[in-house]
Amino acid sequence: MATIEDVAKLAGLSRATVSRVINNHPYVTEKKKQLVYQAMKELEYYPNSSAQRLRKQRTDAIAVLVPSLTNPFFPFLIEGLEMVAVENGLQLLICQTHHNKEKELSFLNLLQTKQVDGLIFTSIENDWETIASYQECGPIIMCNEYKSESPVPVVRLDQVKGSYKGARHLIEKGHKKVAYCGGTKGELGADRLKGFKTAMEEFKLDVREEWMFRDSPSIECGKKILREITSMENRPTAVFAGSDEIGVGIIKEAKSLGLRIPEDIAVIGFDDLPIAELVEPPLTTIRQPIKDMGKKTMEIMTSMLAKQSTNNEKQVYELPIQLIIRESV
Amino acid sequence: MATIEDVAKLAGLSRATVSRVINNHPYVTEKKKQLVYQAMKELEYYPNSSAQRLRKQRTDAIAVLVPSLTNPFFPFLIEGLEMVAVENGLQLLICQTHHNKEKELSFLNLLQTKQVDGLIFTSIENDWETIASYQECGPIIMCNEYKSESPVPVVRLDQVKGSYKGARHLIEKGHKKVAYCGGTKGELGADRLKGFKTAMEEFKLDVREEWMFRDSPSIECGKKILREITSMENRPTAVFAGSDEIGVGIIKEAKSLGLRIPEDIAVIGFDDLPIAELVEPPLTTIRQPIKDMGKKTMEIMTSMLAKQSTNNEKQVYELPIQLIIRESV
DNA sequence: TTAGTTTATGAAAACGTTATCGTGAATAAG
DNA sequence: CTTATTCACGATAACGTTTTCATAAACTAA
Repeated sequence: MATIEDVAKLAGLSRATVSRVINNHPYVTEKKKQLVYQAMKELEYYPNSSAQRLRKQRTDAIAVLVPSLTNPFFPFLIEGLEMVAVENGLQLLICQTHHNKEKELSFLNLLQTKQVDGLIFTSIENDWETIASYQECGPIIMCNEYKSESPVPVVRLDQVKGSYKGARHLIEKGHKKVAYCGGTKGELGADRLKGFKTAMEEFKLDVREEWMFRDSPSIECGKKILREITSMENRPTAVFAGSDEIGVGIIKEAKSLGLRIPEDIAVIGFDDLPIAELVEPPLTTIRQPIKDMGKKTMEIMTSMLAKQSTNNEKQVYELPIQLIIRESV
Repeated sequence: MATIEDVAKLAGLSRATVSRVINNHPYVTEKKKQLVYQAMKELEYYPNSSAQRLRKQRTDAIAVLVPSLTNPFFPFLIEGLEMVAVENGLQLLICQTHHNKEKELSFLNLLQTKQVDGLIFTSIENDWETIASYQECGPIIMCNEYKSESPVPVVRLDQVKGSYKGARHLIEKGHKKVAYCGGTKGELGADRLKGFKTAMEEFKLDVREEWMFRDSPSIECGKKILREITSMENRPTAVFAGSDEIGVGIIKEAKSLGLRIPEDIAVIGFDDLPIAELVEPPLTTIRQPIKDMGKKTMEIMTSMLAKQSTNNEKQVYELPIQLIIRESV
């Protein structure tokens, strides 16, 4: 492989001049520029990234931590992140944590070893205490999931309001016995639950413990939840699902057991992924502006990188959330 | 940030010895090892990746080119790739080409600039001629999509056989008028079409040009296709869909127009993604062992990296394909 | 003219590692 | 008691860039 030295020799110039041409620095005569280009072409020269990164002390790469790519929510989020990233010449390093604390930490290590300039959490497994120290290695942003104790910029939705809207919709359709499912580990999950409870309490409705499900967001879990519900003596008439995947699983299993939706059991989802529209009946759900979250997040990242701020000033960007009424409620 | 030099000084040793400890080289006394560990801890030292990569002439990173992550096929494929990658200490660089030739080339550039040691195509936009020269920069493998003129290892399915099976299933269910949809740009698409045609010809059935659709694999396209079909005077009674997404789109739209499936129109998909099971009625489809393809591919990659072979011996690994009968045919 | 800028280049010093080589000391082999 | 071998370490030279710094030439202003 050709190096900058080879190019310099062939062009009859110094490494410095070649470097200046590569990086579009001023003060190089057109003539020599052409000489360099020609030599680069002839030798099929491409600068070695590791050397550049080492010297420049910059990688122009950002790590994006997602729990899993098979949950379609995250590919959409990445779509948004990527749009702004490419505009700014940034490379994305997509890292799947699979909800694993150790993996998450190993990805934080990318920041310490200077493999990336910044890092974005879209979900978070460890305590903030554990993560805090990594801040000095570069900008960290939270997108989607959040921790109130974290002194970093956050791009998120008002989950409380979102789930309140959803719950209220169920209630206004006449449901008094409503089950809830959704993770409650993170703060996001907790807030969703909060919004749900607020609506229920406002209408003086019971939030019964046996109607609470804290499973992970997957179709399988949705199916399981429905089976549990049908086996109950005192059954809820509606389910508030913490994700479209769960909602879809519930609908699917309900139908295979011969239940009608929404007559026998109503379901509301969360996210508004393509599958929401696909099931029969289509899932009423709470839409998150996923792509916009991604874009906004990356905009903040680029501005932080530009002003070199390993920002630990907390800023919260809240995006709007919207109820999409279809036929499952 | 602390460097290896700082660690060496604090431990009262040379950089060389510290490096030996970091890389688990033999011939370091336990005593000094401990000194080094202690110093590293005290200084919160982490080796600079760029420096390591530059010096070692190795990145332990592999680029994976996918068209898009929002097509769930690829996250599953990545799942398989990743499993084997982490076992071997390799990092995955996931690159979305969005079916764009220029982007694809820009990702190939990762190989030239030594940002990755090898590269995996799961789809391919450019001619092989254009790509060929990149081979000397490191091992290239094709997974899923393939080009017969490419002298690199290929992990794939027998697409001809797969679509033959599917088409035959439709025919055996009594369908004589069968529409086909699926991309025909790549060789994979061409082979699928070939299998389809083989079955049709075997049963002396017409492959009518107006029943051929060459759209991209998305739910929207499926919907569009169905609308076109319903507007025809001479309608097919069954559709061979080139992907589950298309199949699902067709089913969805058919139902919203009041058509019964499979009575009014039968549909068969390809891939066996989770959505296939979700629609009503569940989609009969041709299952690809996606994860296994990923695993096999990464195994080949690691072995190529191990024996330093910028392999240009063609080897074809064909994985089994299976018809999953549900209710849409 | 002369002094002061701007322009154009190269030499050499970083950036932070690891690999090679050399050199003793310790151990083993005869 | 030599003479090989193995072991344990440090100096130093890479790896391939970019960024000073120095210098000279070419303009500009007086």
